[in-house]
Amino acid sequence: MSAENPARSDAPAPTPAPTDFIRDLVAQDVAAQRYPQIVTRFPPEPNGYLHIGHAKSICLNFGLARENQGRCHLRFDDTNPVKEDVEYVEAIAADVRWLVAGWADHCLGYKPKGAHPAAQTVAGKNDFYLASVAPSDAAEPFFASDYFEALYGYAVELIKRGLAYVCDLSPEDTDAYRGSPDKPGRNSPFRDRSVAENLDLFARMRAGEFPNGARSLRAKIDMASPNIWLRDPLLYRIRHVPHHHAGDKWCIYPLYDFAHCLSDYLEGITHSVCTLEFEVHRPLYDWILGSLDLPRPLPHQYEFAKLNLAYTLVSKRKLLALVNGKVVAGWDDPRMPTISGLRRRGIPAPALRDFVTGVGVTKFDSLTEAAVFENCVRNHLNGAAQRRLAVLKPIKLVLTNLAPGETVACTATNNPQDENPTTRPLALTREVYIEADDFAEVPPPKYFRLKPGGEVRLKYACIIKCEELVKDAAGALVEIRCTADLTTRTGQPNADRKVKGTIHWVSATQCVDAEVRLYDRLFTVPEPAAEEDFLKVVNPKSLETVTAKLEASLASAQVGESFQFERLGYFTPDAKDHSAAKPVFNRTITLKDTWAKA
RNA sequence: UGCCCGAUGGUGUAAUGGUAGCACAAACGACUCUGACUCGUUUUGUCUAGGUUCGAGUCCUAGUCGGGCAGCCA
Repeated sequence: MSAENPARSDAPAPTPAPTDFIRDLVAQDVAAQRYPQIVTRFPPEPNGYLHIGHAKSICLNFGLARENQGRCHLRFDDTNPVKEDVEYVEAIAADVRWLVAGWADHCLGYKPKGAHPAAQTVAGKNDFYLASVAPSDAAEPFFASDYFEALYGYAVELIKRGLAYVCDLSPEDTDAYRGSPDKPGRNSPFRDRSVAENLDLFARMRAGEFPNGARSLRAKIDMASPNIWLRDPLLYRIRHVPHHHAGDKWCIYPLYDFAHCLSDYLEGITHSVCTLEFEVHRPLYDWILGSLDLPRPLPHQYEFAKLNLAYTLVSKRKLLALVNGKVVAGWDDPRMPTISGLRRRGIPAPALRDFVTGVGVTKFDSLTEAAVFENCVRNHLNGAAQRRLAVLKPIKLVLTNLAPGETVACTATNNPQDENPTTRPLALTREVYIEADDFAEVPPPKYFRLKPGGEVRLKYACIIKCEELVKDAAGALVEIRCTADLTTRTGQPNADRKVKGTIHWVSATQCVDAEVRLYDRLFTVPEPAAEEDFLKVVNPKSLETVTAKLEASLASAQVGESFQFERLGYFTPDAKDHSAAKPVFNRTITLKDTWAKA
């Protein structure tokens, strides 16, 4: 934010600590002193960028940690190397840190660079544990792939206990044997191999003796279970590919269900919070941990409903399609619901946090109106953003009673929301630009703005009267000629004269040109995800680019600052394309416009 | 047609057997050198049917509707 900004209210109102069924459960565990410290985790797979739905999960997990003096680990659930990339791990880490900055960074758990779980003895039993550290140059996020060796050991232990076996069924046959939701599956013919044979085969899987898909390691549970995830789920598959983090050490990779619960355990996670679709996986989560005779308290899984926001998509797969299809300019296109897109658009992190915690945490599959999000954004920006004058669609207006070169000094308020608002000088000149929308030759009913023979106030300057219109040969309006009543300026005798309309303006001789990108919602329907083809409901007018006239002081705008262009909306310099020589602004959001609605 | 989960105004959520509240949205009004902000007023709700209870949004039973689960994805 600008250094010239005085202290101002960044947050509108202190929101009370949220409550929900998960926080209630955690509170009970705290009261019963079941854990020495509450430890949660945010575990994205690095196969795409984070979006607003992830923001909800981040704020829940970090919120749980900060409200209970606990920690929240950032962990990459990177068990499927074919879909993942370091580009994503870096982007995700940056997004998380941006979102929690100034709010929960003190809870963010990283681990020493390169660290792996260390062997220890607890209650006479062998154990592995990896403690968190604060983020620093010597630290990095957690990676499930750092646990491959430990996970392999746990798999061997399961085999020794007769609870896992190597299966030679092909992927197709495995599928056929699994049955269907209403029909039980059949036991694999390889289900009863001896422990010794399983141990030998599993070691040879790791050694790379078999091709992809030839064998798998499976948990031995119950092929007739009504819960499909208990029908001897796969624990390991063979994949002869290198891993973006683990390198080329492995050709077998654990699956989510096996890796996740144990990763939680290894890090000392107490509450493993995920979305509803994993509800049916919870018995498996508990089965794996319960089958290994682990000495420390076990983590537990809790599920909540993911965020659905009207007119937006929260699906990495579909968002990736928008990027690949060049529908948008990239993952951080300001129209994208990605965290990086929202940031580039100018959404303040506290506003995003307010929104995602405000919608609450339940198990109800809801669709939140876009207005709720917009309200949070405007709330924060209203207090934080300096006011400036800018004209998006300019039309020239000449003040005929001012001499060319004459300047009339005016004073503009930077933010009327401040307790002690600061001001800046503004110069009124003979030629100015006003918004084309602020003049109507044939005004509609209840039109407060400028019209032939009408009067209007130029904000921070004086009242003007429209005397004459100048048109070109084709009849198009090229110039509006007015007279200025300088006695209506602040401090002048007629300063208090009222007119119905006040409009913004920019001096034609003291202004800068800028590219301004006007964003609208990306989709034309409230539920693009419900569409047979979501690409068909992309809003063709989601981006309009104009060349605007900005007041001169905006020439020094910095990336990261937000401004309210008065009567228009909130704008921020584009993080990628803006420069002092060639200013580029993004419109974050418009002001509420009750007139336009009528 | 198997299993799991859910249902409170237009939307999201609170009420943990005891006055159905909050926010957003909407409508109207006040204020206004931003048709913004702010302030005031108003409208709208416990899925259905039974049961337990002095008392049920909350507990029980059945139904209805909605969501999830059959990747060697997460």
